[in-house]
Amino acid sequence: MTVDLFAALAGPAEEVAPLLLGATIRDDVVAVRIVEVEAYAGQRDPASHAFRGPGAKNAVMFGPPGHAYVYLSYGVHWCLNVVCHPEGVGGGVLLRAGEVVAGVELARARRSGSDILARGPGRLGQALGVTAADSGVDLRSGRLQLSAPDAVATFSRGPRVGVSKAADWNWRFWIQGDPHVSPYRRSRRA
DNA sequence: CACTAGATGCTCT
DNA sequence: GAGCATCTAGTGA
Repeated sequence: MTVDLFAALAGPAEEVAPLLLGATIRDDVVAVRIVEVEAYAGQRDPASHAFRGPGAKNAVMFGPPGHAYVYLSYGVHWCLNVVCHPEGVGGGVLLRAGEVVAGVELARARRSGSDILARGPGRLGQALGVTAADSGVDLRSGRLQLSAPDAVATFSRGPRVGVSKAADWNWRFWIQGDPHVSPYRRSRRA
């Protein structure tokens, strides 16, 4: 490791998010190089699931940093976040897109044979086989393992995808020029 | 290529 | 019931 990534995860989401670009998240077979993320700063952020304080479903985001927070989106898609901020402060970074660098065949099978493997948070979660059972697990020692990037990435930033509140906060970060970044879509109700 | 609408299940009002 | 940190399949240029 070039930097102590897990120590850095105790920082605020909007500062931690770009540090995850170029990092790798993997299970036993499939490995994904992260190319696009979004920051969600808990009670400071009206678009965050943790905005209204800790509850049954979002308690993980108020737990220790470096753990996984998984939520069900639109009843269909499991989306994966990395918890940040010190324990007791809610917030996290959503992994929005990546490049499958190992286990392509299994990832494609999980994606029902599609060639689009991890472009978008629901697809990324599906490629890694993420479910509710992965929520709250330490990303150093659990089924899913996070490793630091080899080098600091050159990135761009812009508004977050699909949110109707705080739609003008530039809290989406992606690796500049990477073909695996998902297309920007504004919230339909915004 | 752009754009639209529907599916889907859970949370909060 | 409304509203989602979404995706896919459909239409039309």
